[in-house]
Amino acid sequence: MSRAIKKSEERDAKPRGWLKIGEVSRQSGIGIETLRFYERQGLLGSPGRTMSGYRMYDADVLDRLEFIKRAQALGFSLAEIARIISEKEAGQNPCSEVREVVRRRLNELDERLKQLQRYRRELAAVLKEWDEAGDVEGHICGLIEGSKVRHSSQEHKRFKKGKR
Amino acid sequence: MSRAIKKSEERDAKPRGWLKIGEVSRQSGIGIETLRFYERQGLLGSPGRTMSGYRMYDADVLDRLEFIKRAQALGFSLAEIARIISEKEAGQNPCSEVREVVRRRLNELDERLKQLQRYRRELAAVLKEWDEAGDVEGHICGLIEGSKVRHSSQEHKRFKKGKR
DNA sequence: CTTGACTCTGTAGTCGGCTACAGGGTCTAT
DNA sequence: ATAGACCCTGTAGCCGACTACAGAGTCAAG
Repeated sequence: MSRAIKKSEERDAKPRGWLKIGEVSRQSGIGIETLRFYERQGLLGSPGRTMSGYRMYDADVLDRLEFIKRAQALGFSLAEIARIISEKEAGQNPCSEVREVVRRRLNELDERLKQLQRYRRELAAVLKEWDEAGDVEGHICGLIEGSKVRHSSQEHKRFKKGKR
Repeated sequence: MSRAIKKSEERDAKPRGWLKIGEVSRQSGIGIETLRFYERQGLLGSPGRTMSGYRMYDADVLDRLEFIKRAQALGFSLAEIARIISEKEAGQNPCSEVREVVRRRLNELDERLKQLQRYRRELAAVLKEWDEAGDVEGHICGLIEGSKVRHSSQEHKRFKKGKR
């Protein structure tokens, strides 16, 4: 997976192992705009700069990006990832926090699955009911107006905390 | 369109079934701002106006709002609801369209449930693995860095069509 | 006449995670 | 010298369904 190092890069700024943003993007599969966005979100710290202002990344940024991808895959938000990284950089071990987040996600997910399954049953029931009914006249569509669906079904949406 | 409504709307309003927006909001449980938003989205048509510009709704707007709530509970987007309403107003019967949307929702939902269940299994497996591991050192948190989670788990997010 | 409840329009903010410019500057190969 | 690839900052847009003003006008009661 090692790329050919052009001599231009060898003599630029620092010795090898320093990557410009485009190279980081290629190697990580994460878009340039996204990398800059992550930086603004506090996920990448402040990379070094050449004299002309170009970002020069140490190769270990790739590990960091890999970490971010994995954490995202586990359901971590960027804000959570940022917190974990900054804890680590403050010298703490973030593992218990990490465990906590995943545990919380799992509980939320179970809750969510229950809601969606309830919702699925309702949808399926409604469809079955409709298949036996044919078109029903109404103000707009009698099928909807007459269906037994509960308003509480709104639950199938945003189950984040707060609001309403 | 609507007859001129002069002073003493209050007395007109109640017996004749004309409602100001605040009254509609109270009776439907939908916020005033949201009612105006729905109007902009083409869900409510253009209500009559008093000479001073106040919206005056016919009582049947409440049925319309009830319809919107039910349709939302069934998973319809506001755009879909708007289309269905305009079809009806163009003289067509939107019921088959309605059936189609629900059928589509159900299929999407099944797909989604599969993804989330896969994701749930992964999360649970990861957590179990971690409980046996204790804290693991790493660049940030070895638990994440060493976990067997697949990047494809990103699937648990946005399953809308298109992109990426 | 004043108060206070109500309404109007128009615009912008929210949430998350990007993505897309515009309008520059820098670097490298020919 | 110049083309073209690359990089910079800063800002705005996207998705959906709201929600929140600001600043102005309206209306009935006391």
